Amino acid sequence: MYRTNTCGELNLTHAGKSVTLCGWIQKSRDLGGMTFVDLRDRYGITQLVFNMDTDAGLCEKARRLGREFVVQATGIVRERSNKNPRMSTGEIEIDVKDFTILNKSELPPFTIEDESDGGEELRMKYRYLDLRRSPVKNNIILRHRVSQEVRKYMDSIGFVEVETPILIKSTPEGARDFIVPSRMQPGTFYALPQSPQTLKQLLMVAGFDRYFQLVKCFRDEDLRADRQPEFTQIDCEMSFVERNDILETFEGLAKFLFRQVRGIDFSEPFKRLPYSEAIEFYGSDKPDLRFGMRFSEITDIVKGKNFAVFDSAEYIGGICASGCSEYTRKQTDELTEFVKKPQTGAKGLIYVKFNTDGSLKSSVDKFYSPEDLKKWAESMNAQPGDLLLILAGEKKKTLSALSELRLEMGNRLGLRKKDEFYPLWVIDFPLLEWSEEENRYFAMHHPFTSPVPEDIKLMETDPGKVRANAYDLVINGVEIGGGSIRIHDSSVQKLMFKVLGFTEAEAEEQFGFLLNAFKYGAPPHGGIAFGFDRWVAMFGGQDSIRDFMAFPKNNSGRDVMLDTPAPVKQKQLDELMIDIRRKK
RNA sequence: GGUGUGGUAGUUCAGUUGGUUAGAAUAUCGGCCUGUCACGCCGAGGGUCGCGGGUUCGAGUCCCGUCCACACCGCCA
Repeated sequence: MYRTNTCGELNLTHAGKSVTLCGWIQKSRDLGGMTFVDLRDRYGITQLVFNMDTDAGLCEKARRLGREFVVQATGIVRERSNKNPRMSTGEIEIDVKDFTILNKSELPPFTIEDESDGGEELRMKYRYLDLRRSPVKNNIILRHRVSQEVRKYMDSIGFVEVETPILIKSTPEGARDFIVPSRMQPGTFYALPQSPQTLKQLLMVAGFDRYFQLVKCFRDEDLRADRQPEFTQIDCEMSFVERNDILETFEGLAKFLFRQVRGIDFSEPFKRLPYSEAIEFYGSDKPDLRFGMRFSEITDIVKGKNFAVFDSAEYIGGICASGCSEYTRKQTDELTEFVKKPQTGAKGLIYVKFNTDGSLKSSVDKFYSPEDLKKWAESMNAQPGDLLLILAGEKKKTLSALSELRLEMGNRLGLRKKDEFYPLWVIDFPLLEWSEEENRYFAMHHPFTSPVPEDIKLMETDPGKVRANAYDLVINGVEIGGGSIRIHDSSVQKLMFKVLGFTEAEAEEQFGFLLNAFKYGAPPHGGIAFGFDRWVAMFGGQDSIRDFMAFPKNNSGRDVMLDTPAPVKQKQLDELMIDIRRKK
């Protein structure tokens, strides 16, 4: 037996007991006459003591222990004379009688401490060392906790976890697929699932009326802090349900997870915000509602005063930043610069300071009288002491720029608090999205999303207006999950393919397996999928999902630890009958 | 594909207008130290300034190119 206890569990109740611990050397402090060594494992840190008076030979040996050596130490648990209240094991120490070096270690390239001196790239290259650090280790354990709670809850309400294949078929719509060449049928390819969408619908046809799966999904698109090429979904589907059944079921899951993982109870039902209102008032289909600053449109009341920017604008609107009327020139300049960044995309920023004495000062005083500005302030519900920030231009672009500005102000004013959560459902998404590039409609969600029944009649006359029976779960401005009621009526599905510009033959070729299955008694069904990594990162209070995955990839999709993607042997290519075009 | 920021000691960073031998902290190594826990004190070693080219008497610093990392836009049904 290697050990009797872990490095995180001993306390005063164990005093006098003989124990054997195993772990890594965190750090040692050599005081001359005595040496303290911190021994670390997954569970914590326990202090080992060596004394020259007691056993000079052992103490000398302990002095030569280097960082991250793996050690097995036997000794007596003893109450400390100097206790350390910051450690859970701070009341005791081990008076070591003997120890063995199980393995030596080279000096690690960065310090294995909570506040490491290592940069991100280095930590990723030596991820197995990074994972020894508490912050990262705890994230991985949090992830485990959440996945266990998900399974517990889903099982408790009768969902069956079914594994679906990873080698499936490429589909043209949606994200770019990762593809895998077939050796047995050279020239043909599998695709890795972007999501098990069609497979879970087939499970509904099969009668598994409540399915879920914690499943890896793959998308070959550019990465972000919250986007990895392979990620995990909580994928769910139900039969004989309407939208409300789905929202209530998974609101239940969300509330359960918040309670179990974060100890937060949501007694009220989640807000349900139509997509059109989300865009109109927050400029985003995933608004962060931890704070207000709803948009006010003032297009109608500001025109006709010879201010060309406003007179020519399709939309003029703004937000009211409470208590910011004292902003300096420097601060308003910073905001102007912010909105003019190409990523934000506004041409400029107009501001009105509603001073605490009731006077108004704006960046467009040349064109507008104090009475005019007063009208704006009233229409935007401003109080003395507030700052109005106004953007103008083409409606779609302006709303999106205003959304960026709103989030920026939320950050500046500290309104986006880590420990606060505002979950909401965004509902009634448009079914279709017009693509300028390809000059046709695309399914906003996917081609199996059901339209809202009363909008079906618009499918052929005004497709852009058709609302989808789709919904997203949004928390703190992050899209945590999304789903829809699916089409199970073949005439509606045919209509959908027609609007998307698929011929019957194309639909048959790409989705024949699904359409065929639907001939054999497809139940009404719908579902949802959650971004598991994002949800865990949110519970952990971080924006980036990388530190909630054991071995994530970097910005360019590279695993710097495995050093991959990498070339393969010519023999492997030959077997697959693949020729690599040489880059010039 | 695009925009921005960065790349200097093992590591995290500073480096002024282009000018002497490129610094700090931390880590490491050596010495001292019997209650430390960010131990303390004394000392030492440690540099392809991402890479290539150019300007210049002289380049970490300026210019061009290139690679890499991070954040964002496009993209991500």
